[in-house]
Amino acid sequence: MESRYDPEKVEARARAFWERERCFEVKEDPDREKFYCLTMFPYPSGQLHMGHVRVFTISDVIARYQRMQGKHVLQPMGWDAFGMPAENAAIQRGIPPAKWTYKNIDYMRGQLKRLGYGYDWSREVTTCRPEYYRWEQWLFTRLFKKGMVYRKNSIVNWDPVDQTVLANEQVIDGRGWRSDALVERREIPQWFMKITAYAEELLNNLDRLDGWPEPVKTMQRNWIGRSEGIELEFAVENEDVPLSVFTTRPDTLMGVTYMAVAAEHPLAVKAAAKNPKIAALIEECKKTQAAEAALETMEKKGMPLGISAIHPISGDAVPLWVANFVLMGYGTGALMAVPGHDHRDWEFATKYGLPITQVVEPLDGSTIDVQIAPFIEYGRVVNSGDMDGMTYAEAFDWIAGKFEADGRGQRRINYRLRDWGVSRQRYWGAPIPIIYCDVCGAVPVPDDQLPVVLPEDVEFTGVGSPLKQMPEFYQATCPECGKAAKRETDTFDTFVESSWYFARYACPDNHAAMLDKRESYWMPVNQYTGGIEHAILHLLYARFFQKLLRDEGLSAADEPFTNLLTQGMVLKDGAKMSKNKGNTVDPQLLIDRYGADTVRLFMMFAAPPELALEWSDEGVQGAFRFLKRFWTAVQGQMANPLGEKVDPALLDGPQKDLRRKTHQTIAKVSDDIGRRYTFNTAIAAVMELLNAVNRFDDPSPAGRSVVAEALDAIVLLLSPIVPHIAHELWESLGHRTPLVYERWPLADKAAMAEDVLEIVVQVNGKLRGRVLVAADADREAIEQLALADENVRRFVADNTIRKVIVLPARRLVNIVV
RNA sequence: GCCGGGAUGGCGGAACUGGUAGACGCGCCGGACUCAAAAUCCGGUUUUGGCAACAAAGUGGGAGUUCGAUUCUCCCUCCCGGCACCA
Repeated sequence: MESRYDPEKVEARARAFWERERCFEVKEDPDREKFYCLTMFPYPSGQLHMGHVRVFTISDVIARYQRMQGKHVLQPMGWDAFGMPAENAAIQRGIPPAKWTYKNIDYMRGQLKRLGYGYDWSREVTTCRPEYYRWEQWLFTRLFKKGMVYRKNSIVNWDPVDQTVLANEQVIDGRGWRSDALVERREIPQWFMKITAYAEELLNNLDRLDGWPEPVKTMQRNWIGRSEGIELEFAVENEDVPLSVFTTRPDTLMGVTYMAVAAEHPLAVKAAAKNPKIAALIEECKKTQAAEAALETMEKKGMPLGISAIHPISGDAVPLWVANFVLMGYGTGALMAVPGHDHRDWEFATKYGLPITQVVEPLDGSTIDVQIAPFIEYGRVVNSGDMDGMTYAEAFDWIAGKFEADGRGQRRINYRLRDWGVSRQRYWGAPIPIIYCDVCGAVPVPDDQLPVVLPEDVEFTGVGSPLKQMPEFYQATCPECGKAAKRETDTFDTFVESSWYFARYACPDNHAAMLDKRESYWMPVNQYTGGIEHAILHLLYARFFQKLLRDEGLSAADEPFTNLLTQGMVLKDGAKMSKNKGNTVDPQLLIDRYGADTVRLFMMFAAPPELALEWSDEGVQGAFRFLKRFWTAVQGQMANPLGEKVDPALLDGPQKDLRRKTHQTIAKVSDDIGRRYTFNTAIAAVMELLNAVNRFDDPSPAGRSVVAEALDAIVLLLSPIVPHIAHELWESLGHRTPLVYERWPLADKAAMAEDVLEIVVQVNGKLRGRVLVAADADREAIEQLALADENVRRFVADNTIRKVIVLPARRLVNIVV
């Protein structure tokens, strides 16, 4: 062992050992308790960034800790390899997306190995490989036959200059990022998966996901957005077909003063034919982006259509408007507006001078004026004839009963969740396995013709998908009638690949089936770790896919991820690090300079996992310095002959103190890593212990024995975080068993016990003194000692003591005067 | 706009169940070692007053509950993430 800490050499030796021993390659072992530790696989963007290092280190720490708990740990790694950046690189540098992607994967795999993560590389999965995506194509064709997928028109961002569909990210201030042209909404046919069929289960199961963070579950609940309401029909003047609307507030039905329909609604289109002004507004509505955030923040605009609906109870004429915030894709594409009791309706009514009436009053009897602000809460119905005096629930039932009786409406459960559009008009993705035949329509590609392989050797220009220019790709024969037919050139949303990769890690080498019985050994994932930015989309799609796999008989698990840890973003200059923003920090420079352990240590020390971490280069040095001190401390111990085994009966005061600190630290770090996932406080506790060891100067055999025990503990406790240096130092401390096969240390309760406690004394909640008491002192004795403290007496003075709160467990006394 | 989260010394953060605010680290200041520098080691470091003991103030802003609030409740400000085609 070198006298100087040389991370380059230390880390190379540890890596060589793990590789030689194949420490992290695991096979199914029914006799052992499995622990599937997974982190969201990366997009191979070129090089690792700090966000990757953070999340992978968190996961590796948990995996190594669980391994030391005796679990049979699987930690795989792979590549979410389809996506837009590869196309962008192709446009900018003329490299085919496949070539660029594979090159990136090779480089990043090297970086991951250099960081010492304990992955089972034999299970590596790459989603752009046909042997991977063929199984999602296969599943898609099965779902097609089941009716779980369907095709319908939906809206995309259309760049009229580049003649291409843009991602929301590629639309900047309403314009195409390359052409600068105003983006338009365009309707095109696309494939959808029926996630709404599972809305109820996706919602209800959240209650059983005890290992998930509450905020993530809340976000998913709100996203699914279950609401109970009534679908009502309003007759329209001179129209045969009534206008159907969904409302969750039937109690406000008598407060409807206008109705609004989407620009694409048939009634609006009809009115536009006669009125050029309406036609112009509808045209304008199309010149907006598809993103919801853009729709919600844009100025609310509308125009009367010149026709009226008939109020189903009063029979009054209700004017019909077209409005840009009503979307054809949501519900019925029409809504009843109650400006007195809805925020958006109120703003629209105020802007256009539409009447606002009050039909609900507060339950507490207070007066409100709906002309000044809408009253949105539930209350008591007023100004509504037969419904007057009813509560929300009573009015709901009354309306539902009335309308169901005469067939003009019914109770309905509505979801905000929409079906998942999986079609992308892009090249670099998995081909959607469908063939269009003029006679037979859309036909799924038969099993024996799968996979539909994406040609990798293409020229990519950025104008449309190259697949559309490749007859050798799109020319096909209809599997049903054998006539010439055309293959689908759209590819899957990349969220499809990331919705089932976790199951495929169990059996990545199976070329005959999507999943096999090994899946049932490893799934579900015990611990899933990833960025909070995936709280909704990826995690909801993955949960949905798990249910599809289950219902196909491919898996027994209802939910894919038992425990979830969402790590905060690594920010630079206050924003998410991303290639687009050009604010990435390359971890490679730090690894080259300080080694992987320093980078891992710093990342875990800088902040708790759930918080956003603002990157700063300072502090990495401190982590390096600590490891050097750690190295030197173990060396100092080796300069002494190994101490004898600790005999607790023979220890003096300071020796007992150090030993107590050792065991308190073991207890704290076990809790911090095993339960709280606060690696930063675990590291701080170990730093304190090392500081205590370095201050401790006692060359006696007993003294050396407690130091040896402390150093053993430090090496074991830090080993999940800094595995390379720990591997080497463990050997240096004279242990024959390599550290990777060691168990996690146990805290000795007896060694942790204290015989004297320091009690804090407050007067009126302010700290005024501290007293030392025996650990077994009773409340009376503690109170007397507290009252006797000089500074405490000064503050109590002549005042009458009204109350004394004695909390021995909290080590606190509060005297109230 | 809607949903979720965050704000504590010069900086990253700690305080886990309502009970000592600032652990640990960075930075900075002083000292040791050195011809000198780097590295390393020792000491100090919330602000204000004080030689000190100690006192006062202090956890984004405002109110409230409590013997006691960084922690709970209400209102507000700013920042971050998501909003269905970034992954």
